[in-house]
Amino acid sequence: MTLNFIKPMTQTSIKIVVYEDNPDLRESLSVLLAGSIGFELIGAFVNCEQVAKQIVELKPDVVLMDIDMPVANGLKGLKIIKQLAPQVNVVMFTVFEDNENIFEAICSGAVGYLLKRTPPVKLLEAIQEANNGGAPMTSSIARKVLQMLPTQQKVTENNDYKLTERESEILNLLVKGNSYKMIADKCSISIDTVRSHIKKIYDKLHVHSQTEAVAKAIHERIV
Amino acid sequence: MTLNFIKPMTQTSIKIVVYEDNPDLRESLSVLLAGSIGFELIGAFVNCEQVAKQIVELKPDVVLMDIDMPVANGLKGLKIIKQLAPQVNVVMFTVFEDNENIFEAICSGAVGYLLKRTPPVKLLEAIQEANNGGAPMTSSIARKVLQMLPTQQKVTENNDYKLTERESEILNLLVKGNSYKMIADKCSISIDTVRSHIKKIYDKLHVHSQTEAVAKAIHERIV
DNA sequence: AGTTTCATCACCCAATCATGTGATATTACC
DNA sequence: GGTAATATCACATGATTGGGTGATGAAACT
Repeated sequence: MTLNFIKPMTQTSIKIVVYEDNPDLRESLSVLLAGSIGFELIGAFVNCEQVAKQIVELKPDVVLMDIDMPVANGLKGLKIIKQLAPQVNVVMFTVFEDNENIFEAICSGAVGYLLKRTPPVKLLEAIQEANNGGAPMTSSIARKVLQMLPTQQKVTENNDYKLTERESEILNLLVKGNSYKMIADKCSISIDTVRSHIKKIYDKLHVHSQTEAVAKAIHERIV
Repeated sequence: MTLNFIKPMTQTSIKIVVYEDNPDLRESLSVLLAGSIGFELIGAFVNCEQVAKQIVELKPDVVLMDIDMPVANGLKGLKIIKQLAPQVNVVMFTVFEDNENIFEAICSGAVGYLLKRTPPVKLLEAIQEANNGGAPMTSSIARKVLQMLPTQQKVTENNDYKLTERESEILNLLVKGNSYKMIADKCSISIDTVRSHIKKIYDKLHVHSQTEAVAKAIHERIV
């Protein structure tokens, strides 16, 4: 990645919009992007107040989004963007490294999450990656994202109800919305046998109704 | 990251075990790690047959794990490692880039996922990151991981059932395992009213039983 | 003033579910 | 050979649920 201050307008430039309340940082980003081949800064704003209008008009490829901004913050802006133009790749650019913000940003559709101490070269790389369908983030951020996923450990932990194979099978069918009769059909057993199995499942799960069993099964990933 | 062929034994070296069936690649990795300060290759094996014994004896900090190996593959090995020694950081090192393998590896507790075409320098960086609590992966892998998370889009999309406030409240109580009678009590309304609300909920959700409603509610909505 | 939406309640009937108390056959293990 | 776990089935009883039909009042919007 080379910085180049003679910037030709190419058709393949990545069009970028920046949301950042700090004037110095905003200026730095402008200079960086203006001076880099393949990048085109088409807008830079202090907050997300006008985000809807701006995104629709400017049609950026990538948005670099600060989180902590006065009036209308970056998470709010992100959500609006993903509603109006879900194809836009939004990269969060912030000092926050807490699970809360990361989780909300990722769940709201951000594709990348960078910290402000990211060096300029890495920042340009990240924008390119975001534009190419990647999800740029540091490995410490990635670790936090992984912790949001269901892990094998959790699964093992919760499979401790020691359901038999048949019982698991029937619980699965139950979760999928099958009635006793449908389960009996699918398993080729009598409805009384289904009953019998389900009674044992309730015992093992310490529940007393289909609803509770289904909720527990889904929440604890027994299914 | 510099390669250094005069390798002093420092106490802070990252202890690494490699599982890789290709002899050439295994040799390359050995040379790379042997020649790099801060890295100590303490074992290299062709498959995961003896993984349990090896991990317990060698106590590595980081494991570099191929997936496609004869007899005992890397995903199997990963699971055994995470059971016996969950503190070990396992980085998958493979040619596979499909969702299936990535998903299984991440859910089984792998902290990193690298492709075999990763350049040596990046590989060493990744091992360090894994050792320092990071989750090294390329941004394209990261994007795939993100897709495994529930997104705001999905939530918005599915909130489209337009339940009224009361209906949402009752659905929530249903999901928590309450019977009609219990809901009636908690909401201080008659059981017939509960019925009435639930009937409307079923209509809107296109389901015909508590079980289905609960499963649907949990899988794609509020709860 | 009329219409729509929402929350509330009532009654009926058939289907389904929860629970209890059995029994039988198979497999596996000591 | 005896025991335990599993899977199968039966019968009975009462509670709960699902669907239909309809009514009332309040709020909101036209």
